[in-house]
Amino acid sequence: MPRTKEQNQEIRNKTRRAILDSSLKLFANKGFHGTSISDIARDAGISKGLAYNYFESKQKIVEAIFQETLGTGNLLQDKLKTIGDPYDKLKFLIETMFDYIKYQEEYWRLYFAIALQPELFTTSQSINKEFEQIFLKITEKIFRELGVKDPGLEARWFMAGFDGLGLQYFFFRENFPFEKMRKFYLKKYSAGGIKKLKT
Amino acid sequence: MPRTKEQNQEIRNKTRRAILDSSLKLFANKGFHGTSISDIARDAGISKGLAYNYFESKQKIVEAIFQETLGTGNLLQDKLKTIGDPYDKLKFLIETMFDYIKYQEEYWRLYFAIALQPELFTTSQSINKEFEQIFLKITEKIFRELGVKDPGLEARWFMAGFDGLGLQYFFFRENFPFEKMRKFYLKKYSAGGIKKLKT
Amino acid sequence: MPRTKEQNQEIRNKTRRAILDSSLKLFANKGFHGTSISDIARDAGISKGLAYNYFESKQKIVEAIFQETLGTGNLLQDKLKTIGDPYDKLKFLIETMFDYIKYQEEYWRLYFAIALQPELFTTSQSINKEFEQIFLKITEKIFRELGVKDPGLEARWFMAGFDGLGLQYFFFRENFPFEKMRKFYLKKYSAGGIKKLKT
Amino acid sequence: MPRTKEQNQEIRNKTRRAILDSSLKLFANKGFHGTSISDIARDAGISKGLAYNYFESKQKIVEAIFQETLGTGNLLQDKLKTIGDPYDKLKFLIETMFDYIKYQEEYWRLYFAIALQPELFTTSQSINKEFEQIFLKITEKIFRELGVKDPGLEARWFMAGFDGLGLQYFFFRENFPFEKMRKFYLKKYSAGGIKKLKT
DNA sequence: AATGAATGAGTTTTCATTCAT
DNA sequence: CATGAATGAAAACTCATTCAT
Repeated sequence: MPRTKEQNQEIRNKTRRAILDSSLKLFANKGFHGTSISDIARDAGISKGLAYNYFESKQKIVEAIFQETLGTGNLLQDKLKTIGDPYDKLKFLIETMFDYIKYQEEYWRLYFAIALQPELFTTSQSINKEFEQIFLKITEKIFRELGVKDPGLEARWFMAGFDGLGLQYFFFRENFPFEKMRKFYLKKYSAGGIKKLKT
Repeated sequence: MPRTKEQNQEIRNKTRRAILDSSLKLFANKGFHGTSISDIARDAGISKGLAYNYFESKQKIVEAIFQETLGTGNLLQDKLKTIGDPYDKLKFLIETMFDYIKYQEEYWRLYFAIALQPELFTTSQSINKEFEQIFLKITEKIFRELGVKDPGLEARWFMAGFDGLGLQYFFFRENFPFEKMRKFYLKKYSAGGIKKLKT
Repeated sequence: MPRTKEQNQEIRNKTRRAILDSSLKLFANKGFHGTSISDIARDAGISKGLAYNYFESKQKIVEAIFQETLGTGNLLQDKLKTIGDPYDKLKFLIETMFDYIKYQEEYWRLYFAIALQPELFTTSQSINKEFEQIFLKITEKIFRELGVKDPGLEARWFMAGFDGLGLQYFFFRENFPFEKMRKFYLKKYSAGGIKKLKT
Repeated sequence: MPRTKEQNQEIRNKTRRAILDSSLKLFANKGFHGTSISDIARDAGISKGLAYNYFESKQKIVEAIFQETLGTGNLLQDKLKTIGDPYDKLKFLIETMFDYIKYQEEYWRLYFAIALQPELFTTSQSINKEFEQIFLKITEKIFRELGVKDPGLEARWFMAGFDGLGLQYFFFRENFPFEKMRKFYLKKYSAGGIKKLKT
């Protein structure tokens, strides 16, 4: 008797997950071209051939990884909408970003490594650009609500800080004062900090 | 009639330069592994074999590119030492960084792309890390001189801003308000802006 | 309630037939090596695994296809024996061959494609060769009966005509004057035409 | 000192020739898909990689082989134009075709094997079809000149004979009365034979 | 100093076949 | 009888590097 549809689906989900997880880890550490399908298969504990049963090419794996971002982005936006106070919105964004840097580091690194090489992965490029743009808009709107002087530029700076600090974190690891920096950031964009941005 | 020593040296310099320039451009746009020696040779207008006359491997080319950074870094430090006023020092750093982002964009991108992939180019990694550290130290010292409250964290934030804005510039290009941002940054770290960082 | 023996047998026959039909079609159009078991299974509407329940290898499928030829050949010979008049025999052969070209085109093409590649399918090769030989003999005998001058050579020419016209038909399709050619052939080998072959 | 342009060209010509010759032989005997680049490289006495220095894919090799046909076809046409007498033209065609079958057998077989599998090699398909058409036209014109009754159908039959006899030759080899058949064909289309085709 | 033909190891990809269910 | 996930060997193809000239 063949396996039931459900059994097969569960197997497929599990294996797909394993491939994506291994790929993310390896791509982030060794680069896309520096990672072979063999590497991925070995890490995921499957045969080389099976990887092609799930993704038609290495390229498609990276695209699938970025597709998942979109979901995360949407969740984030939904959550933001439930927050009324703009200061709380900023607080939420900062906490989320710092957590993201810390716990989704590999994804974060892959994201930038890909973003920096414009001739590769045009599909992923546009997903990323869109993602970036959405959060810029959201932040700009918050700053405008708060009466900040240059909401557009401040929003860019706000976002830039995350990216730059993320990079420093990857560079310096345990030598990077992560939690201090988080508090520093929270303070900069607390009510007291925002006041300084109004003139 | 054989060439003179000088002629030969000039040819060697020119060819070496051509290889490095082509490599930087291609590495930045397509990635290290995504760029072949054939690509480089074609772009530099030489034969594949000749590239090996100048660099013993592809790896060595990327290392040579990063070696040049160190020179740039030293020049920058020397220049900074000639500036007495700490506000002028900050101004100089900001102008230099914004110019760097704009005119050395490919180098900048390659730098980050490599930095993000820790398993590649350990040599380059350490060059980069050292470079980053030096400028953190310099900036921290300036902030301390100026009586800023958290000089270490502020220095990190100051540097992070450049990195993050550089990334945004690569993402958005002509849609990024480059000169406005430069002025914004200059103002943030002018005497008036610094005052806000003291409490 | 399990299926009865008869039901099972019917299912087996149907599935076997589906596999053979799909295989013939695909082999004829894309070649043996150009057709995968997946292709066949998809076309036959079954799973890959099931194909192996019916044929122990891809190779065996092609052999089964050619085995069926032998049956057809035997039927044809039996039919021929019931015809007394040699002119009618020729007429019957011509009609049969033209019909075959038209209605069994895929088989015809596979037959030749295989025949042309001597290092493949030695089993099938010998089936085919035998088949060819039998009909050459039959035709030669008819021509001899009719008093044709070079019965052996004429028989070869007679057979060659079918093969060559078959090829032209595959090349030119709707631009090939199929029915005119059939009449032309019938006339050439009618009593009037045969008379010309006697001197 | 690098090799001169001429030296390189000669090397390239020689290696290219070796690849094409080996490919033709192997494709004809084992089929296109049944022949690997390794097979070809081994037979041609070169490395696998070098084959790709000459042809960008296996597909392109087969196309190059058929491209050469066009040259042969043109030569043949030129030669035909220098012959005035239509009987001599037919004689020349017959001799050429029989020689071709005998001495270019591998090419001949590859030609048909490919022709029979319409989903492969559309480029080659059209080259072949064009080739076939040209010779049909030429032959039809000759028959018309000679006052033959159905010049179009006779031309097709004339051509079909070659193809069919070619196939028989490959099937039966030494058991095929090659030279007798050639004489038979020459006689059929000599002045005496043609007379029979006029009514 | 310079060329580009040649190599071979490594990579991506395919697919006949097996096997757990 | 039937499924399709999984394997592994082999194929197509790439590319850093070498080497004869």
